Amino acid sequence: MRNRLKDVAERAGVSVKTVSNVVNGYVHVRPDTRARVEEAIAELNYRPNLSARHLRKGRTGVIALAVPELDIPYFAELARHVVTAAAEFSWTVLIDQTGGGREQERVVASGITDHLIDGLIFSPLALTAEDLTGLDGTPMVLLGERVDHGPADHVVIDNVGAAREITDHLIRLGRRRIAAIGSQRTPEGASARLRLTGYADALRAAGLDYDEALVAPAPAWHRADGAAAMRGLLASGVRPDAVFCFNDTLALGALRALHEAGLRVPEDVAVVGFDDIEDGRFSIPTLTTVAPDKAQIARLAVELLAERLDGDRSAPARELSAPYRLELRESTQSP
Amino acid sequence: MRNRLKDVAERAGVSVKTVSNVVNGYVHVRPDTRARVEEAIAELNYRPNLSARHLRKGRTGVIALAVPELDIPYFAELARHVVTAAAEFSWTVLIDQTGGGREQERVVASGITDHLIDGLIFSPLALTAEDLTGLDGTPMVLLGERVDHGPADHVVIDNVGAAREITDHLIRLGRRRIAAIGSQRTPEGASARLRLTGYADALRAAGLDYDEALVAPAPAWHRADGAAAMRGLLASGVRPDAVFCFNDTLALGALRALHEAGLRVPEDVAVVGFDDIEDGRFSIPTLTTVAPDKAQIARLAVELLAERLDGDRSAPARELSAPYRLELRESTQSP
DNA sequence: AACGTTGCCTACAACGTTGTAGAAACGACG
DNA sequence: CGTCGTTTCTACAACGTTGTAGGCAACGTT
Repeated sequence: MRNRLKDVAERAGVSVKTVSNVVNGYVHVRPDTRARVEEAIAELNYRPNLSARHLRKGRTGVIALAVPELDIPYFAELARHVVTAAAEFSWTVLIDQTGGGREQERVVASGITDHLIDGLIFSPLALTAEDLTGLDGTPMVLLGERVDHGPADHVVIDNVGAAREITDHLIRLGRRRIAAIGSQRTPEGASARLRLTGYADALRAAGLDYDEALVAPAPAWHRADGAAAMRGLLASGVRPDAVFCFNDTLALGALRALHEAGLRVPEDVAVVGFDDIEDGRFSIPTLTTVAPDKAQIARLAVELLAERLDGDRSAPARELSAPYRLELRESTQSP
Repeated sequence: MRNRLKDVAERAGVSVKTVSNVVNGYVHVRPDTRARVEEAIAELNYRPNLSARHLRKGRTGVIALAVPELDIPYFAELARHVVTAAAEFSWTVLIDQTGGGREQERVVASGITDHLIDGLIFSPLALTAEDLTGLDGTPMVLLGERVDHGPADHVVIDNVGAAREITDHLIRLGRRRIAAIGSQRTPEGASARLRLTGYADALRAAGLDYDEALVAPAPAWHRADGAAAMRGLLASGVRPDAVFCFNDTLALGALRALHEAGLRVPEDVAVVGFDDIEDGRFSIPTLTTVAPDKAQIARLAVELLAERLDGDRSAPARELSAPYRLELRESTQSP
């Protein structure tokens, strides 16, 4: 059985409130009293009951991070950074896996986690702005592009700009038939649309045609989808000399398909991705990619949440942008 | 402001307890009363306060999963399975990242999560059995090898047997100079020791010498460590014709180093790993590996925890074993 | 008609904590 | 010595929920 303030108080011969004062670092406690209490705490291995504390104070010290899937490396890496950033505020992070479906995401947003958490950092795929209106509940920070001008604080990166830059990098390497893998027409595909826009922008700026046949959709952004899309492109007879994959896992799948088709990367086909996941630094060949500053994204999200928790909860939503850079590796340059 | 039972009760014109009864599905409520209450709940968007419920009932419906690092794919995949298995019991899973250090793990085990969680599934690296003795607190299920006969329920796989089998697979392919990457002398290296034992067993059974020069240590089991260890082996002049890496990320690093050295896999050197992470199905070449049944590990862990929560908390600790199989891919067979 | 049973509902207390209010002891000061 | 302010500590109530005990009707049985 767990010990309570009451047990500690009895052992130390003081009132419950005095023990509470010691636990909470209240200054006006005589040194010898404090020592006696601390001794009793240690002997009984007392731990405060967070539920009771929360009930009384209205804060749990727990925030949630909701992501579509944990075994997508990008989200796992992001989760690590969020946990690190939250540690600065002594927050525990509850990680929630939504699966990415609209209904599940709505459940999370509308507070399945109920009164257990103080705030939510949410990376939605399918959620729309209207799903979020009228949510009185927990303060929320959104990551990613989906809910563009929704009612919540928001951390983004410049998807269009980043896609344009990396496409332009391929163009400056002399590539002319640049394919794109990962387009999506579904409402979930907000990031896909933005990256496709950047891709098209870069082509246009360079005077290259936008060729529908070079743009391959991918239902999800897993390795298998990337491989399938690449095989499809090759089978269709288009002969790209470069491929912009809308994320790194797609690119790793594409590398695989190119390898199976006997094409060399980057000699025959240059490949670039997006996200800078760990795998891309060790793949064969290593992967040129857009590297969003994940640590910064996490830090901004946590700080926005902290401000919202301490400050005015009805202040207008803010949108912050995190930086990125291009990470040039073997898949676009000969070793 | 959030609504409470009291607000719903006033709106529906009933007592607080009746609303509670409706929320909890108590049968003896007149249909029209129930309808009125449900209407009020919907109108006010009422959500129960889990902290208060916990305080009263002693259960939160939240369990924690503590793993060393989330961006190690094995743990991310495991986390997904645990979340899925826990959903069967309507449990929320709080995922905790320990970092793998002994002190941090001790903090987690001794209840940093305090009274917020009902139970803990814990995959420790550095923790010893004695760190766990005398923990009165939360029920716990351990994953992995570290705390062999500790005081807590335990889910394992047969590391020695699996290592022996996959080493034997290399031997049956005709390989004779089989290196091992990932040995560790630190206390954290329990899995490493077991896998090394299986490796040595297989060599002995086949009448091959155990050559210390073929065994490369790796401080951690990341891709970079695998690459460094492989480079070290090659530089030392030993010429292995196969490598058993103690996990898949090490193996992916080793593939990378072999590629850089101009050696072909599997023609010159066969490579096998351990864990069956998603990456190994798309790497070039794809990776032969030991595939532990992660879904089963997660299910067993969750079920053990459920039994412990509902049953006798002082019953003797149980140890369950999860199955594995060999996944044969390109890194040991020509395409 | 009297009685027990069942269905439906309510009042109260308690879970462990902390904010508020205030009591008691003490020292400083006029 | 009385007054005042400070330090140190305590009693009480409240956070939102649910288990327990019990009351009142309506019903069926003798």
